[in-house]
Amino acid sequence: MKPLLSPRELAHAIGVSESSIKRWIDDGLIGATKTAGGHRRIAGSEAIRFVRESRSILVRPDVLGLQELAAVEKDITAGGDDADRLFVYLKEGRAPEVNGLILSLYLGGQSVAEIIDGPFQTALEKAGELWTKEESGIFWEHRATEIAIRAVAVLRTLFSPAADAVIALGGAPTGDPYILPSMSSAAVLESTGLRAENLGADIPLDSLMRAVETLRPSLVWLSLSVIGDGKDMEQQIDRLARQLSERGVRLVLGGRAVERMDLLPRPGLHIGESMRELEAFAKGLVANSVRSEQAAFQSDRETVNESRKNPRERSGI
Amino acid sequence: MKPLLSPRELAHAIGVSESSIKRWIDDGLIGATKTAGGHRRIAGSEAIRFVRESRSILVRPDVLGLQELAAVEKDITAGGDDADRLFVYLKEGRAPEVNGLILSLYLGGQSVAEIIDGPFQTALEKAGELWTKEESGIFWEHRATEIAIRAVAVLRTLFSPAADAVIALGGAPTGDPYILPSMSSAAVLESTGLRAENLGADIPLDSLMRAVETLRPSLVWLSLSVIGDGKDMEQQIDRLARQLSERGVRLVLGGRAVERMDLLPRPGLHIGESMRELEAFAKGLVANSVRSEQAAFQSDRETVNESRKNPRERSGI
DNA sequence: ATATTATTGGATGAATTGGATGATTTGAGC
DNA sequence: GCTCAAATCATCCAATTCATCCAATAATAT
Repeated sequence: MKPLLSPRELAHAIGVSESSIKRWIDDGLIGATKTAGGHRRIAGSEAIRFVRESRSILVRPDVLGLQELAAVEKDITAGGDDADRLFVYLKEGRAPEVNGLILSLYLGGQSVAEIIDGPFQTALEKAGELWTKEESGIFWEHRATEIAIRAVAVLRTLFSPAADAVIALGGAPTGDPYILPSMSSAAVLESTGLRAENLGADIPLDSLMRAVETLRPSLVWLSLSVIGDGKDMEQQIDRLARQLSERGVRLVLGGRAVERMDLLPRPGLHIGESMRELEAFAKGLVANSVRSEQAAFQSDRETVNESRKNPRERSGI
Repeated sequence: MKPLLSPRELAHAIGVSESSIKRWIDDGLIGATKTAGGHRRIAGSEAIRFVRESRSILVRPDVLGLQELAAVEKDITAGGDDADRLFVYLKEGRAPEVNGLILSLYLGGQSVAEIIDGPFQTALEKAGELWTKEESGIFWEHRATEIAIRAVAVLRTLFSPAADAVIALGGAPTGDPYILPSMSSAAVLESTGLRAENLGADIPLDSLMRAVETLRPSLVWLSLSVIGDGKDMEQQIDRLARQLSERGVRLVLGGRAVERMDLLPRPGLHIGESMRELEAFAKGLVANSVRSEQAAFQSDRETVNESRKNPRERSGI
């Protein structure tokens, strides 16, 4: 818990305006001190007292860093870092707080990619590290992952792509059971205005290719967390890259398994180190597609043929 | 969904006067808090609950921040079965409409279990049937599943279990990669007031057992969609059932693979054919735990020991 | 059918809320 | 120490909500 809160922080936490908090402080309803320069500062304990007595609803518990007022002490240990707090929430299975924190980070101006690359990744990694040491690690990790999946799903409801949005399509290939990275990618892509079609985990690459034929995306992403038979998967991905390249569709590979792979460079193939890169790539794609908007009025087939001739010409990177 | 509503907002949303909302709040029909200045504020989830239980019609869903609902309302005039419409939405990858339809069914008074047993199941089955006939079936199914997962995650945000709620714990065992059934079970359980800890898919049963030791649930569910080596899994489940039975913890098995299994009957073991049954079981459990509230004031250890002696005595079924 | 009771929603003046403004303070980086 | 963007200040004001009363309508009893 923060030792001192500004009027704005308390206002956000209980869903009222900053003005009201200030007035209440001035009316003596909330105890507060003033800095030398006259800024109001509310002590954490006073904030808790006020929330309790006014029976306010904690709209964003994360701002105060507490949910159950009885368990205040426990939360003091949560510290100040977003990643730390997220980690604690995930570890303790506190889904509402996870949702609240993610949402407030986004509303606070961070991009989805930044949140996932930053606190999200850090918290989940930290969790993984800690739990590999414990016998019962698996179940903590499973629960944390489940809560994280739900948080991403909720975050994604904030975005509704336009009807004519650029389409992105992706998933995790056969043998890779991890849902979260692909879902995160979809969230990042939709946050940039694309329409993301996520096929989830364990999707055979030929099924993915069929989906490409049907949905005609401009971008395909592949999340690679674990790969079974390395060589075989490399060949499969290379074939996919070739097929997509022929159609002028960009392919972005990402995930922790991608470093260990040895792939041939291909036009339109991009290897992303982070969600931020994926975001940048997508933004470039959108900008480009706006510029070549007139070309898009041609029929699908023509567009495919055209980009086939010059697959690099339309790349935003 | 907006986190906090004023009386006027809720009044506009359901097409009644502001005065009525205020009176209903004062009469205790709608839960609300007051600001320091005495203005009434209604929590979003409470508004949903009231709309549902009072059978009000949402004239302006968008006022509550439920824009998805507005989109679906338009389609309602198009007619057709709920399951049909859900199927079309899933097939066409229209995630917001899926969310909206699920929410409108819930607001219309159906329970989470009814929705999942009904339209949800039907639509997904129909999708499965259709797509097994097509070559490219897999990708349709993957996309539909992903959208369904997100819808359940969003639906689940409506429920926030009390701090002293009865705990349920579950997942899908090793070899079963299906996330959705277990997540659906969690949603059903939380809709009845329990706190559901979902460990997701592919969880080793000994990890699940470790989680039982830590989280001390009153109920464990197991979603069985596919089972690898049947005999081995039966033995594992039987062992789990025995261990849980010894601790007085009820075990509920569900999922389409459960019919094909041959399990020994055990005290505290229940095989559920549907989400409705799971819901009924959970309700029984809650009712029972309220009745034996005084016993709950004993220490954890004592309670465990007590129920160990008479594992059936506390069963609500 | 008439009387009685309950529910609804509009109207009122007073109080509360929250957004906007330009000036001031804070805190982080250099 | 200096600079600068972000946060906060005090103040003002329009919009909203408050509590209360009352008329109109709906439901129920006689």
